[in-house]
This record gives sequence, structure tokens and C-alpha cells, in this order.
Amino acid sequence: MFIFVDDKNPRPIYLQIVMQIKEQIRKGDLKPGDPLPSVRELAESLQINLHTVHRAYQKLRDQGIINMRLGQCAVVAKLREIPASHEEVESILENRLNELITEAFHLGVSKEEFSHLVDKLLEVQDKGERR
Amino acid sequence: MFIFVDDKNPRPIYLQIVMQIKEQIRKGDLKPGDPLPSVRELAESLQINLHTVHRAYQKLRDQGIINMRLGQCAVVAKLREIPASHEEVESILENRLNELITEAFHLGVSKEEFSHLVDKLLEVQDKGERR
Amino acid sequence: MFIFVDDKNPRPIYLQIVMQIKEQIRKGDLKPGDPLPSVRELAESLQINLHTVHRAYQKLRDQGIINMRLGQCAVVAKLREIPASHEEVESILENRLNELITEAFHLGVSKEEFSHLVDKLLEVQDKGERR
Amino acid sequence: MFIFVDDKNPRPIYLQIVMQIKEQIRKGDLKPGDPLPSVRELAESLQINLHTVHRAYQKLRDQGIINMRLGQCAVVAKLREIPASHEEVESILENRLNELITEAFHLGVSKEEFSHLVDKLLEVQDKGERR
DNA sequence: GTGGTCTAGACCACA
DNA sequence: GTGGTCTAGACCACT
Repeated sequence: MFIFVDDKNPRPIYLQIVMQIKEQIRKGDLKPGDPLPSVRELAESLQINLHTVHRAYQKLRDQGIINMRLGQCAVVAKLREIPASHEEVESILENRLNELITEAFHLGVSKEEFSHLVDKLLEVQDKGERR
Repeated sequence: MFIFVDDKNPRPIYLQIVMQIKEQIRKGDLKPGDPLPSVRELAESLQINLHTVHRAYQKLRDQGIINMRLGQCAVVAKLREIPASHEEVESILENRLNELITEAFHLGVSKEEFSHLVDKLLEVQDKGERR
Repeated sequence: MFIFVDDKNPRPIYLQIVMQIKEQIRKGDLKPGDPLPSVRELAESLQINLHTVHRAYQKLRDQGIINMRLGQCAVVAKLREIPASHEEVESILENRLNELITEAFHLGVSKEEFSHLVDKLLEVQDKGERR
Repeated sequence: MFIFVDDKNPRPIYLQIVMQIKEQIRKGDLKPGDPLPSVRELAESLQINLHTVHRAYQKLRDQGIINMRLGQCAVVAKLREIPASHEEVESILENRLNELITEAFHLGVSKEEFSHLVDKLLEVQDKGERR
């Protein structure tokens, strides 16, 4: 588990943790059943407050990505099947992607460059494909 | 000028306005020299606070995208050249795209679906190319 | 908005708030679009910490039941359609209902009494039925 | 004795054990005088901590449902009479049922579906009635 | 040991 | 004014 928090990043620390854990799961570095460091442990190693880590873990739990139980360390949950209405999900993704595309164009990135970037990033995926 | 503000969008309202105006410029719906509605006018038509619109306009002015002069309506400025180094831009894009991909993964969207979504959205963006 | 917090209740305060707001929505006392008191306001009127109320509101927002935006008071969201896989939902409900039924029988409540109790409680429902 | 502990169940493990033993007594699968597995035995078969099982047995003993004597296995005690006033019991049940109904409502389960679910579950509970 | 809750105070960003 | 984040310390319940 390598997690970095960046004070200069405008994203809140607890969300940085959430995203990095999510990404490690996506990449396959963390697999269902794998234990996460305890709240106290991670807080100390990152030199941040216990509550900040706890908040990140809570968020992950509320999203069904990890399981936490009082008295036990958190563990990665098994990947969910079709979690929410697919339409709604796509609509949210569509909005955020559109913003990103617009932003990219404003910064002088062409359609082709953008498309290649997406393909490149999609390659890095968990080897043990789910479903 | 069609602008929508979405209460459910996590992005702050003033940024929604900023991005939509940017997008209209990119698409060519707004061209250099075109006037923007006055702060009061837009605020009323969107049923939001006057300060919020003002802040959006300030942001656009700070980015050199519009010109504002006391007592006059804001107008779209001449298009800027690429402001930041290409490498830097790609690195930022890469980070944000990666986040989005991770998010999509955890929402049960497959690589193929994501890829198709990107292609679909890139298609739409086809008029008003600048460069 | 009448909310009571009970120190003796083993349920955490923030969850008491969550449940009462949910129930007021179910009964129709709170309708989509209705504003909730500000975090500070409710905290003071309940004589509890600001963060405790905030936590309750966050929970409601994460469940899609209210909308919160920085700088604006929270408002009741419009009721969701089919939010999660129906099967999963029913399975959760079934478990909790089964526990309750077992508990009831242990306390000397008959099937008939239980059934009548359910019917009685189901009567109290929002008049403006959704869907 | 078939007992399952479910990591995803928000209820503490020791309470899951308590409730399942209670339920087996209610159904008649366990009768007064029947021996329970030893703490060690059950802990090992459930792959959980010895203390957790011990705590469950303590809880059952505190409620007068089993008898534990040092050096001997626990045994099911004689059935108790209704411990609390009927009114009080109904009021507790009412609260918990109301919570469940509210929860169901927010998960998109209709009154009819809920009612049918209750009926279905009540049907199953049909052997070992005591009184 | 673990997570869970509550309190408290500070500072920031949005409307 | 509003919500959002981070820190901090205390105490409780579960394993």
C-alpha cells in the first residue's frame, strides 16, 4: 500500500486517499479480501490526523468498496455487479467527460491526441478481468 | 446564449458558467467581440445570485477569455494561444482522465463502454475547430 | 421541522437525525425542494455540535436524499426511481424483517398482532404517492 | 446447530450468534436442556475469535436463555415467560418497524411489496410455536 | 488492538 | 451567511 498525500493538491486529503485506494483496486494492486492498514496506522504513516483517514475509509465503505467492522481492520470488498442504474451512471460520466474534452480542446489538445491518451490509460487494467 | 446551472452538479455554479461560456467559444457559438449578457441580466435569467455570475465573469477575465470594462458589457476577447507547455497539459489531463476511468470502473462501466462513450462525445465536437 | 435527539437512545445522534428526516419525507411532512435548516441552526436548536448535524446531512446527501451545495442550505431531493438492484434491496430488508419477527415472537407477539401492526404503520404514508 | 456469521451484516458478530440461537430455540430446533457447542468449538468452526463467541454466550446467559457453568458446556434453559409488559413491547416493535418501513420507502419498495414480504416471512415461521 | 461517535476550534471557499 | 475540511482529544463498543 503506497499512498501519497499532497498538501498542495486542491483535492481534500481524504478524497486523495479514496481515489488512490480505488485506483489500486482497479489496477489489481489491491484485490477483494485484501486488508487495508488500520486507520491509526495509515494516519501515522501519512502524518495526518486519524479522523481524516477514517473519513476516507467511511466514504469507501459507503460506496460498497471496502468492508469495515468495529474491532477489525477494513478489507477490500468483492467487486459489485451492476451497482446502479446504468443509464444514470452513463449520464454522469458523460457530463464529466464532456467537461474534460472541452477543457482539453481549450488547452490545445486535438481529438486524436485525446483519443490516444484514453486508449493508453485504459490499457492499465487489472489483469484478472472481472465478469 | 444558453446557459444551464445544475443544482445536482457537484461543480460550483460559478464554474459551471465559466465552462459553458468557454465551450460556446470553442464551438464558435460565441466569437471574439461578441457581447455577453450583463451580470444582472444573466443572474436574473438563471435565478441565481448576482455575486455568483460576477465571480464567473471575473474568472473568465482572469484567464484572458473575456474583456470587462466598467460600465460596459463584457465581450469575448481574441483567442489566446496555447498558454501552457504541451507536456504539462497532457500530464494534467492524464491525471483527470485516470480518475474518471477509475470512477467508471467502480461504477461497473467496462473499458469498451468507456471507449465508445469517448468516441461518441468526440464526434459531436466537430464545428468551430480553432487551429 | 421537529427533530428530537435522545441522549439515552443507543442509536448515534447523527443517525437519529438521519432517520427522522427520512421519516418526515416518507410521511410527506417534507417534500422535494423543501429547505432544511442550516447545519449551524439545527445544531444550536438541538444543543449539539455542529459537526454532528453536518455528518447527518452528509449521510443523507450520500444516499441521494438531500442536495447540499457549498454556500446554500440543504434541500430535499426529488425521490429517486429504482435506485439499486431490487433483488439486493429485498434481500437486505428480508434479513432485517426476519430478525424483527424473531424478536417479536420471543417477546410474545403473535403473527396476527405483528401483521396488524405492520398494516397500521403502512397506512401513514405520503398522500401524494410517488410513481 | 447451524450458525452463519455474515461480515457484511452491520450487526456485531456476537449479536448475530445470539439472535440465531434465539431463533433456533423459537423454532424448536433447540429445546430446553439441549447442549450448545463449547465456546472453543464454535469459534473454530466459524473461524472467529474465541472472545466473540464467549460474549454471545454471556449475553444469552444474562437474558436467562441459557445456563453456563464453569467446566461444563452451556445448555438451553427453561423457556421464560413474557418478560416485559405487552404495551412496552409493542411500542418498541412499532419504533423498529417504522424505521424499517421508512428505509424500505427510501429504497423504492412499495407498501404492497413490503406487506407481501412480511406475509411471506410470517408464513415460514410455523413450527415450534410456544404458547 | 480495532473502528465509531461526539465535541471543539480553526480556516477556507461558495452564494 | 452557508457548507467543507482538517486537527485534536476524549470515550465507548467490538474482536
